Amino acid sequence: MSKRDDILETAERVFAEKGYHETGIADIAAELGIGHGTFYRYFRNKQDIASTVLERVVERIAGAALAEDPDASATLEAYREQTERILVRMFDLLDDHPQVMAFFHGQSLVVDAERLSGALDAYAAFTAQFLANGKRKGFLRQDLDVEITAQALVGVIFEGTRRALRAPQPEEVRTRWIAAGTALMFDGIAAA
Amino acid sequence: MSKRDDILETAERVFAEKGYHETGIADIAAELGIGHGTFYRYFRNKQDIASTVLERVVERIAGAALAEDPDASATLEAYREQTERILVRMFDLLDDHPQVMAFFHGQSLVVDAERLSGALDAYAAFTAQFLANGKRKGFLRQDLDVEITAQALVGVIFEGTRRALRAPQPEEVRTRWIAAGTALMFDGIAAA
Amino acid sequence: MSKRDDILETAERVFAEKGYHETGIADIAAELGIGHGTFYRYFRNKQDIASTVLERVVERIAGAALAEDPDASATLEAYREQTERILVRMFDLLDDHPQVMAFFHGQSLVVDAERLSGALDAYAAFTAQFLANGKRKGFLRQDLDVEITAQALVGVIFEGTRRALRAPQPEEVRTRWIAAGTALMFDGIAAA
Amino acid sequence: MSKRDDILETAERVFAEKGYHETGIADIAAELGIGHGTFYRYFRNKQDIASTVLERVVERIAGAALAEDPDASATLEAYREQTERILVRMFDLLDDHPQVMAFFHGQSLVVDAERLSGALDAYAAFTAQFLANGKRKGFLRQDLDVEITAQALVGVIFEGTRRALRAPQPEEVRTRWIAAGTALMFDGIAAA
DNA sequence: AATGAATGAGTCTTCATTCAT
DNA sequence: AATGAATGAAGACTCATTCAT
Repeated sequence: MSKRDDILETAERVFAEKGYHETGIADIAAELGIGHGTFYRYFRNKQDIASTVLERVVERIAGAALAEDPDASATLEAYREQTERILVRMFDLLDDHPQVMAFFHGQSLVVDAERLSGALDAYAAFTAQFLANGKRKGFLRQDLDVEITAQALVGVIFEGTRRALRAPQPEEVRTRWIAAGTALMFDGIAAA
Repeated sequence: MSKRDDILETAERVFAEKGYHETGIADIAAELGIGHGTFYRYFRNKQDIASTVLERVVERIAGAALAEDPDASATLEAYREQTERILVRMFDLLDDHPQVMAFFHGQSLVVDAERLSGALDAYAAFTAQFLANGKRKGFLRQDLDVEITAQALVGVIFEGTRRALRAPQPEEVRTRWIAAGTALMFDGIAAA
Repeated sequence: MSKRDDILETAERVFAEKGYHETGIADIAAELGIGHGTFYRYFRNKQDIASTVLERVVERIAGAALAEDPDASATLEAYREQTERILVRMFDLLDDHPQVMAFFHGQSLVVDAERLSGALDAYAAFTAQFLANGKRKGFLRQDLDVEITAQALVGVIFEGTRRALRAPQPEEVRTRWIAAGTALMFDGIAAA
Repeated sequence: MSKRDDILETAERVFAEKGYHETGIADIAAELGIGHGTFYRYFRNKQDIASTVLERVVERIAGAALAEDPDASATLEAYREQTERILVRMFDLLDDHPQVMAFFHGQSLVVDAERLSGALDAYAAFTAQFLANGKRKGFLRQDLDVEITAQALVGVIFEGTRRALRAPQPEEVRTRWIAAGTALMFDGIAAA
């Protein structure tokens, strides 16, 4: 792994733990055991590394969804399974690299609010493709407001991962969120 | 209006516009046309006023929901109407006091992440009372995970208000979110 | 007692307890239960009251010595008794008005170093009159450097009161200092 | 000389000249021609450097006495010579490094009253060793209150150096204080 | 390439003093 | 005479960034 990646990884973790403003370049350098002047050989400034970290984080999270093809499902059941796989990958990411989600939920707003907003837009746009596919193929409601509903679903996932991040027992949270989340998403809360 | 409230209101706006860290006490004082020493007659320090603003904001938002009684509805239709009223009030708040939501979405995390989390918990707990009522009275699904579903719904509203805040035409966003949001919430996305 | 004296007395105590720089005008006013604006009706500024307090303190301490007539003693024994009376009065002052000595030892240097120096000069000059009297009347050494010796004796008393001020058992300190101090002063430390 | 020592020396002088409270970190830095941020690379804060200066000063002064062995003298004459050597060294220190004594007399109380008190205790304890030696060997009075007398002698030296510091002609002060001080100390003021 | 000493802009906060009521 | 709200000068301290070695 390159030294640049070393620095990025450490920065991601320290930013996630202490917060962007509370973290000094010296903290990151000290953690790595390098001089803090060295830092500036790899990044223009503090904002630069934070943006780069944010970019990586946004992509990592996108990666959990991008493995699925928005046009693949032909039935409700298939889409439900796709949805569950995405959610599982999201919670796996949270288990394997908690600092990715911690940075996303805690620091992205501070580092670059526009970039966070753009990421949510992209996530929503991607989600919208699944909904459009379902609507086209007839297994989703024909009166669905694809765009807004996609945004709302992103909001659900955002809140779910945020809560899992804070939960003392993420395992239980994960199971219940996947169940309750898909139930809400597909069937709503109204009695049958 | 008391001078303390003057300062609070101005701080809320300036924090919302420039961000907590980017705002100096001097900025707030200058905006008010008062000496910055005066500020310290009314608030202990910068964190103090930011916490106070956050508290007000959290309560204002809660106020939009608290007008409804969680046990009032006896039918699905009644609850749907309650839900719509809450959403309308939420968007009204956004129109009338945009800086309240701007502060909430942009600064509350920075000012006091715990407090934000606590607010979302409280909003979810309140929402859960409605769901429990509906489950008890039979107009909501009996297998509903009340707690998690309430949290997910808070996520939906959070994201909806965030997007309305950024939208160039909030009016259209409002209408579509209310429609698509309640549709998702009550009936899900699956074709009937 | 006039309000001005009230303020002076309180200031003396608070300055002695917390220190000149650490004491705010507001502290003194709060202690008295008056508005701090009122303070400025009686004193020009903070330095003014501190100087006035210092003046009072310097005079109070002088008062402990001024009761004795420098020319009164005709014998060594008489002078020794005068000396003891002065020391006793000094320690009495310390018991009765500890804040007088506390201010003198702790704050006078900070408030007005020149004034402190002037006070020590005056105390030394007064002491010198006793020594000159004893030299003239033949019961003190003829080769006595009256001026310097007087200054040295003031140094002894200064240090003695300073230590009594800090002592947990001032009573014992007082007795031993009077005995050891007069012994040193009159007979020195050399074996007879 | 290290930069840290540079800063220490300059701070000692500036504190001595202007006083601790009246001296800003910026003053010290300006005097040295360095940025004031640099200061904080070498000292934690203003109190830190002042304490360090005080420590150095206290030790410098102790050094003037520590060259003598408290148990060395066997006769009154030998002790008188030891005493004179200590006094000479003390006045030499004053000539060579006037700011050491100026800081000690003018600022040590402000910087750390406890530390000053501790230093005087230590000086007195050291002096007491000489007196105990003389009492043991029989050339000092057997009824000597060693502890208190040592404290009183410290008071004499303290006042002597303070006056020399302020004297326009320190040379004359030095000679007269050594003569009059030792005369008082060894033989007292009473006629033989 | 690596370092870390040096820098100074920027910010919070205190508090003596004034003055309108 | 009394008050206390308002003021702003003053000062300690942090930290991102530069640059000589």
